[in-house]
Amino acid sequence: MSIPDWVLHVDLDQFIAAVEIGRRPELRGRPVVVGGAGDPTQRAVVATASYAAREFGVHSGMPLRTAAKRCPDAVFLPTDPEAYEEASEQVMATLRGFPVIVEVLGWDEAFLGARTTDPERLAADIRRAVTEETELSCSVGIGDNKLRAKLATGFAKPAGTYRLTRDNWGAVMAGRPVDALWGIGRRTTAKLTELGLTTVGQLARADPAELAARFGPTMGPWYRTLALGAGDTEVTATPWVAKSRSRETTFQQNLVDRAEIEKEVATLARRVARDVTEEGRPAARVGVKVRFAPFITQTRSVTLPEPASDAEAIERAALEVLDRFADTRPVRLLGVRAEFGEQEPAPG
DNA sequence: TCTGGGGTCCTAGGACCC
DNA sequence: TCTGGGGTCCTAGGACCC
Repeated sequence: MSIPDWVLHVDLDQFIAAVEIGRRPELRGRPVVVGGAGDPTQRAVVATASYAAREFGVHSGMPLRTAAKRCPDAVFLPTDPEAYEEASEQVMATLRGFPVIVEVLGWDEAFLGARTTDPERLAADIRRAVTEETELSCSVGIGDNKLRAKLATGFAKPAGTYRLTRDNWGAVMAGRPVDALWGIGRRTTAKLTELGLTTVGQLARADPAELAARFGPTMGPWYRTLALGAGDTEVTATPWVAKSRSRETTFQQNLVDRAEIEKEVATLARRVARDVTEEGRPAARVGVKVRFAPFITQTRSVTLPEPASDAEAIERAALEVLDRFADTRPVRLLGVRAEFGEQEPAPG
């Protein structure tokens, strides 16, 4: 008799806020909002709001200015990526202490591939170990694939465990809106609504050909399989390899001076070149992103004559690409991206 | 909701070649 | 030169996620 395979999804509760509260215990229970430079008068958005702040309607992605209006008494803190990176490493190390395969999804998330007859007990052991070793709280979703495990975590939060499999998928999900699915956002929800498809159950019964006609041969049928709860079951510990590296900046005041715009693009290009050099692989393409006021985003890019890692080549390419933007409106954001070429196939 | 920063994947049109 | 059809690369943009 074989032991069943499970996918577990571990997600830290209010991770960034929790790290900040961990080193400032006096903030426990208070509304805490982390984002940007911690100044709610600046152009920046909420990275994470503590649960106390969420009660005021503050959530990730919301402008800090709006968060301050909704919750004037919140404590606003600047983001400290190094602290989150360190806390994340500690959590992942704790997870790797279990007999599971750990696939890191981001700072505060991982899929675990586990072979066990009692996934709830494994989840409880993991939650206890994470809290003991890092003083952070997490939730665990248990599923028979990644999609179900990931969605299960949403029902587990905060500090809980939930199991979502083919056995309860329909009962739990069929009546929910399509944007409850991982991979369907605001835009696709609006388009599905036009087709009369508003719930997961309706999408599951939709005609794949009709979906393909509306969304393309890959995405259309894929949305339907999402609604059926189908998903990837392979969990891999293979380290993630970046396909591109980019840097971008939103300016507190829009830029209008051409020389200043060029200077900023050059600076971003050199930062990207440093990142590319650290990757140890040359960039094959260089792109520039310009967001004009009020919020109009355009991109241009070029394939390099030959792959390059050096700052001179990447800066030169970025400035050449910048020249192709005809618009003269004030500039709100500039970005530079480097894309790596195809990976060399492994020898043998 | 006056809308960050860092990524990934898909689509679609045009160029170019055979 | 009126012109078929397929394959691939390049490029811009859209959508989504954390």
